[in-house]
Amino acid sequence: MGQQKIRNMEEFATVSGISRPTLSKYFNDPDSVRRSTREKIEAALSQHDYRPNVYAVNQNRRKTRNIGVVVPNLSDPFFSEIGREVELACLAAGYSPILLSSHGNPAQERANLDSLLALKPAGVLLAPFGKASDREAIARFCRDVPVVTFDANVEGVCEAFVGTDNFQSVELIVEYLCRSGEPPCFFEMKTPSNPNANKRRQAYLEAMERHGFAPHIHQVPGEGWNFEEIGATEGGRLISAGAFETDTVLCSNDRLAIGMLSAAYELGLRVGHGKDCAMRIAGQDDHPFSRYTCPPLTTIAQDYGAIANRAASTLFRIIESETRLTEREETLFDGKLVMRASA
Amino acid sequence: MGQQKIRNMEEFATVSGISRPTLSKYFNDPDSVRRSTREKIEAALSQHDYRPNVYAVNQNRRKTRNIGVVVPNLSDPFFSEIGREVELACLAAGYSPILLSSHGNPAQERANLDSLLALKPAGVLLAPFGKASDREAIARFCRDVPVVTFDANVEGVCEAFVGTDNFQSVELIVEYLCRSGEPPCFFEMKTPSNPNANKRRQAYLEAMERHGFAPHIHQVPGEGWNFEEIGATEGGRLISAGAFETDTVLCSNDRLAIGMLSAAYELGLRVGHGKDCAMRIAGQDDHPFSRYTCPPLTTIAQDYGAIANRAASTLFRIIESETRLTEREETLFDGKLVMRASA
DNA sequence: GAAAATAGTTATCGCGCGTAAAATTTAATT
DNA sequence: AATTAAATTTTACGCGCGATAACTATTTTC
Repeated sequence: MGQQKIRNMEEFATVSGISRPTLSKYFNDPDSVRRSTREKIEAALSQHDYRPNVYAVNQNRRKTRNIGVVVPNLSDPFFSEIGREVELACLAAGYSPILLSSHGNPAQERANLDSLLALKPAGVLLAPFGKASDREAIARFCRDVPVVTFDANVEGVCEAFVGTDNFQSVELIVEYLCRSGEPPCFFEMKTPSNPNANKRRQAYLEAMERHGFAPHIHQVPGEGWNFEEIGATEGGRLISAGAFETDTVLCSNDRLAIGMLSAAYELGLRVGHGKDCAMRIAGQDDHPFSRYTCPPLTTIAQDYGAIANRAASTLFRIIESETRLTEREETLFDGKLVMRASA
Repeated sequence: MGQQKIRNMEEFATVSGISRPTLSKYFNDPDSVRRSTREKIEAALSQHDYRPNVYAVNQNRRKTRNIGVVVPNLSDPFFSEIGREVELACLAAGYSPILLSSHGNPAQERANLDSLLALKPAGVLLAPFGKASDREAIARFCRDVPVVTFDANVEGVCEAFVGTDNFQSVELIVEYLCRSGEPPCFFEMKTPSNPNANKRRQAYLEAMERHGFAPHIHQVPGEGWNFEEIGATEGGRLISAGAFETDTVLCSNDRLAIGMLSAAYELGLRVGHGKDCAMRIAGQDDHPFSRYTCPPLTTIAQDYGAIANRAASTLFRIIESETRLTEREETLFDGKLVMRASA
């Protein structure tokens, strides 16, 4: 290995016999130097382990190779999963992802964008809160940095948006539920900050009308991100009160459904589509744990991988073309029906 | 607001009427300048929004105020939760946390430490894989950067370790299970990479002996991080086969227990401590979802907050004292018994 | 109110690298 | 072998800030 530590590119130029500007070119793009030179450099590199100083490199460069990844809440497995996919996509493309969670706090989202700005990221992949987000702050941020939003849309803001087609996916599960039993009631929180929730409600209304059934929406109070708790407490209350007009409940998302399932269990109700079952519960998102609920949760799967990869590749395209998109792109992937035992 | 953008500290010195070296002092420690000048600076700051260039600042400084936070897998809610606590502790102390997940891949852990090294972090909070970790790489890393490990210990390596006292916590739940019904069998994966798993097994053996019961350990095959799947498949197989010597199973962690609960449900077995129940299942960790399993999971709660805060504060102490610890510290917090319906 | 202590200023260097221009070498083409 | 294009080397400057020394101005102390 290296005899003495290499302190900077100058020294590495000496030991490798390559001039510093050429080395600089190499580190910015190994393919930009002649093959024989590259091999010489890499040979020296394996001998002396030297790496350019990250800070010095980024100091002058206008754009770094950092990609900010901002999600509203890493404690939600949905976001940790999609965050993971996004990170891996960045790494695979040779970028350095910087993962920031807003810890369920919209103010933190602003702070995250703010601190990202200082890092001069090449681009940002943002899963915004939605309504709770500071729309102005995001729009301002987007003027400086190319941003692709995913999961939740902020209408008209940022280069592109990638998400799931709620109208398609809700239709899918409503159709299934209507066909296989009683038409579903809809269960959600009263003041959902996530725009998907509003789309899903709207999609539910339209789908029910299309199938000729009366819609029934139940909105429960509750703040914060403790969806399971709300699903259990408020969902359980509605079940006990016999508030649901039919024996089938479609929850606005899986976490509410997980809570409601646990409440139904507590109440001694058998959930599922069997003849001995008292009710059916369905969710949306295909949360990582939905497979292991009791009974396993019937739900709509979002294509995590597709969303993450499309969002990332769209951003890379913008970055590498060095031009903003002429037109804002919106890509919606179809959800897939995941039939399990709960409905 | 600012008329024209401030490009550097020099320009900000001009508009604020404070000399650049003084500004430099201020940004490194606002309390190091006289109160009156601080107020002048902050007044100018509110007018012109300027921030020192992160890269230029960190270029020369030997130590930055970055803290690396490395966890084995953010998709595991346990780590996303404790990662969150750690991040917040760093922010509160004025450090910049950089969260890196190793995505369940020990090689990525090495890569993460490697890329952290380039960022000259003031310190690192590391939740290592344990046996699967590259011990040598970690030890080498620890020579350059102060590291506090948490959750999983790497014997003798790094400045300090903070975790849960497995012997105390296992004794707690074994005692409870023995007292309240049949003594527990122990369920785990055959080749657990996490050192806690080994400690827990050992602690189970000792606890059972102490209480005068014969221990029964069931190790099942399975790779990777899909613990629920393994718990469901292999746990279900053992249940069906009547392999467990008693009606009570203590799982090595909650995620295995969650899987086993779902398998028991599939088999139509009622789990819990009621007279009409066929078996009891208990876990360890108090996973965020354990409260919502069916039935809710009896488990041992780790004190996430305490572990995260102690790990962080220990690291800050080392960083701020600018001296390595004379002696390696190991702090173990007690687990707490969380009695729910499953056992 | 003068001396002593503290804080701020000016001037200057260095950090490690990006980058541009000109000079030179190397490789590819005819 | 001569011509040309491409790659590399030399040389030189700049980025934005940390750090220090030598002064000067402001506060504190008694």
